[in-house]
Amino acid sequence: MTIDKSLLTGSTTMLILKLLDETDMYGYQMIEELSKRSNNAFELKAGTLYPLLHTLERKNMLISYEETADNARVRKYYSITTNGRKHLKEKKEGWKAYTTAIDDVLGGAGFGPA
Amino acid sequence: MTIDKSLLTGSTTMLILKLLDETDMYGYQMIEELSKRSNNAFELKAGTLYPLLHTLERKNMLISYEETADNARVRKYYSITTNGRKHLKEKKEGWKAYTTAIDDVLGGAGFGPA
DNA sequence: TTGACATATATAGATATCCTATATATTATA
DNA sequence: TATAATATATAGGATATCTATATATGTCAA
Repeated sequence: MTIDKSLLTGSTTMLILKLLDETDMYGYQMIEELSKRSNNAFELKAGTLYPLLHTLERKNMLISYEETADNARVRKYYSITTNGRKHLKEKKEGWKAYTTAIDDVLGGAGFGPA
Repeated sequence: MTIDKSLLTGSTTMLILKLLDETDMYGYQMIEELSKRSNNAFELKAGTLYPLLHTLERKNMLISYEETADNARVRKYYSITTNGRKHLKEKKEGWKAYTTAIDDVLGGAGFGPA
């Protein structure tokens, strides 16, 4: 991550599920897409992503299948499940509650005077 | 924390520094104030707070002094240093960048359709 | 007056998240 | 033909926060 990593935790799962809520993707693609959409703020590491994908699959939030690309390279695609969508919804609600609470402490939407 | 704890990390330091940016406080008071300001979203545990305060003091972001209350109970007050204020400013900027990046991925300020 | 609960601080050990480092293999480019 | 980019994977370590536990005082009700 480019962003101060001590400000995170747990949101990676939400972001991955959000991407897959739109379309099936393979791991490497998720890393690039996250980086692109966040203007390079998120530079998710492969060593973070792959174990996370395995965990989410084990928890039945994702399923995977292999597909061969034009260049004969085999890619492992992930697809979100109903259970995964439910979890995403909960995570988004949690995220909203969390940012609201932080902003309440910091003193309003604009964070008050800098 | 009442909020899904896997959505946090590192923000505790920012919140503590923010409280102390306003006035000197003792540990137990911070726990109560954080809970109050966030509508009970943050219920910081003593086991989280005290070691964190010791760490921040060691890093010269805070200094502490003891004071005896009316009821003869001794409290340990913390005061933010110039270094601490500088760190708070950086944390706030980091938090802003982080939430912006998340919202970019989630699809806009309102998170798009629920 | 004693027991329970709130106040107040502290440390040890467990858990979860994310990182770096490393490994493997293919494809594209210089 | 060497190097970088693509693509997935695991091991081991760092860090943040938690639970559990310990200690001690103040307050209030039975």
